[in-house]
Amino acid sequence: MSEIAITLPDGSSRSLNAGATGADLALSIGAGLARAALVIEVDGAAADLSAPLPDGAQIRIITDRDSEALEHLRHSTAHVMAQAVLELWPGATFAGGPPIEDGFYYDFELPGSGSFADEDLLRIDEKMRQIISADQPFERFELPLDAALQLMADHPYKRVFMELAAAGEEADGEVGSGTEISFYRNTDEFVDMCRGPHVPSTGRLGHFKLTRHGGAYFRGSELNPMLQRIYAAAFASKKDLAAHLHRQEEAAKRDHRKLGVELDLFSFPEEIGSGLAVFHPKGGIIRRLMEDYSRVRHEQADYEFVYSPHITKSNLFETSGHLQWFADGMFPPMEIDHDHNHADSDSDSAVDADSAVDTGASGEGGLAVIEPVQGTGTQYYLKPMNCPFHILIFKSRQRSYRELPLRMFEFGTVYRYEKSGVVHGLTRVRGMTQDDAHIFTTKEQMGAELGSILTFVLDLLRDYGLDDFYLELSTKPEKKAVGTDEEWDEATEALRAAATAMDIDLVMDPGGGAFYGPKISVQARDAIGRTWQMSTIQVDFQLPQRFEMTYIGNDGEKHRPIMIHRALFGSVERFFAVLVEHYAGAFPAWLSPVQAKILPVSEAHADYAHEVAAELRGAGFRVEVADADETLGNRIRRAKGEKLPFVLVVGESDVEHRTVGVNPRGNEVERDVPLASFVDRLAAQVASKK
RNA sequence: GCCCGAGUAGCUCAGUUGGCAGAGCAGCUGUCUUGUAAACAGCAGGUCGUCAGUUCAAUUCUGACCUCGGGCUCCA
Repeated sequence: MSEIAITLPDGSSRSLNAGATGADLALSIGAGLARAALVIEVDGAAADLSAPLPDGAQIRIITDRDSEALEHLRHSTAHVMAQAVLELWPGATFAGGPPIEDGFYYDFELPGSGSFADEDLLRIDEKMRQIISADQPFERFELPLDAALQLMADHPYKRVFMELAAAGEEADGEVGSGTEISFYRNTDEFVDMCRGPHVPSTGRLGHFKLTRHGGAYFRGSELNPMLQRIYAAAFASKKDLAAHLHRQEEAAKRDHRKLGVELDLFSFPEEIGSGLAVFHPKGGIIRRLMEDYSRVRHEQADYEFVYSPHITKSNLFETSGHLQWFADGMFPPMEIDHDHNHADSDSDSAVDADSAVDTGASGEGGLAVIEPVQGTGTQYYLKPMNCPFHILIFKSRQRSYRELPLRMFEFGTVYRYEKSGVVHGLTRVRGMTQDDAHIFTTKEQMGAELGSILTFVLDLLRDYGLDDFYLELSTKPEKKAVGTDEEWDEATEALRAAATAMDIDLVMDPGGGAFYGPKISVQARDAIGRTWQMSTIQVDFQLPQRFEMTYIGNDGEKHRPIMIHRALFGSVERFFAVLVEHYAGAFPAWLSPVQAKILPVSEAHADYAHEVAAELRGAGFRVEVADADETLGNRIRRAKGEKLPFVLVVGESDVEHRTVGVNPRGNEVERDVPLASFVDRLAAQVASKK
């Protein structure tokens, strides 16, 4: 029998009998390794342990200690879930089931367009554990396309994947790239089409939890049927799974919607409408501080402040292209009926105005009914974006190259008609305020301006406590886009150059740009590692053309400016939500609605408590006093629940020595702190923005 | 918009197989006057999301709508 030679990662080589598999190799190294081995890498490509090893290959054995193993454990567990569901629901079919971050999902179609109930997850879990106990092997086999299609005769979605792959199209990773279609057989009853590899047998799995279920369009398109998806978390060990579930619980505690109620920051009264928030006084303080500081920084960065109305005639959004490209995202128009009075009466308008007042005041049935007149009025729209208004400010007079870059800033409130299923707390609303700016530059200035904007953005975000970023570059959308490829390329390259100069990770988002131009978005990681899309910076050649914007260059000729759109917070509402979750409601002193709460030990110390409060207020701090009509312990508990930076307790000795007892958030209690030194300390903390 | 689920007091949640709705916390009033995370007593608080339908009777059953939650799509 001939032999083959393989090389291991440490550079050593081994000889094995021809036809030897990864499992044989692992066993030849050690029984422990053989037990731990899950899959192998053959020349860098993952493969089954049961696959015969090619001569001369570089082999790496993957165990559950290797990070790559997780993907395979999750993928294999997904197969077990599919087997369980298909056994429990005869007649069900399945589509795709990939590993994802923290786990996996699988899409199913249940007989009779059924869907999963919460309790079903328990049944499926139980069945999965039976399959795992049975330690079924994952046996790979391959078939030519026509035989494969026949094998999956009852599973139309699998056939779609095969046909896509056969046509050379993207098949969502469900089918391998070879000419043969690969399958894995667990039992005679259960075979799943899969590119593999898989762990050797189901017995190697088990640290998973089915977490959620919901609808999901086949291949992510709303034109396709809706399938039923089950999500699960899966890890290599019980400990890792428990840690993940714990992290989820901790994240849930930070949910800004929950903290918004608990800390009395904002609400969404049903009477107003979905996705429309009101900010309560405490939330209002935070929001005002966020905005105030932003204004100061923008002023320093040479932005000019402008204001614009919330509604406009439709012409403006026709010119801008919004009605052509963005109408789905806009509230329907209001019809303002200019012609009504004329239709009613041919007399002159002065008489009309008088008679209208008379009718309203004296009519027996109340106000006169105004009949709608079709098609003769003017349509007004709530604005979904601020850009056209700023353009009109630019165009209000002739502009010189000496004025550029011209930076216009506005906290501009916009309204977008978000689909009913997507509204979500403050992160996805229908009315929001953008910290919006539009910068008009010459082509030559654009690159430098983009660089300074990015620096400005990152600096400002750091002041709000976010300091872990990456950048995303979104390019031309395939369907909805205006402008030539050349313009898009030029704008995209300018953004790319600015981004790469930042020394921060840059990831591509192909086709993710707005209809009028490419964008860079700044993604920030919060205190528990979640990423949020914050700022966006977009280059726009289109709107200056559509609005025929010009400036006079130093050559005396008219030139077209370039426009840069940017928002740092994204929206004030979303940024507010991110800060709530980032700080878990425990805002740093500079943003905290109440920086210190003063608790007199008893009524005898009330005067001094109010004196302390007055002094702190005089020093510019936000404080409250909790009078002694409850026990001190209870007042402390309640104050702590408000997540304030400081609780101050003042009693007999404090009155005597003009001191305070300081109970700082997250630290030990300190007694007999001189009031003056506490003032300095709080001032320093506020100034540091920590 | 689509698939699922849920709406009971300010908050968190019980409950009614159709017969006048309950707790804890919060609120109010009183007593207590407190040195670092829950003093005591009393009072008040709900068209049981909205509107229809079935019924002698609907918070409970049916339907539509509204709002919220999870998922898809979309997005600042």
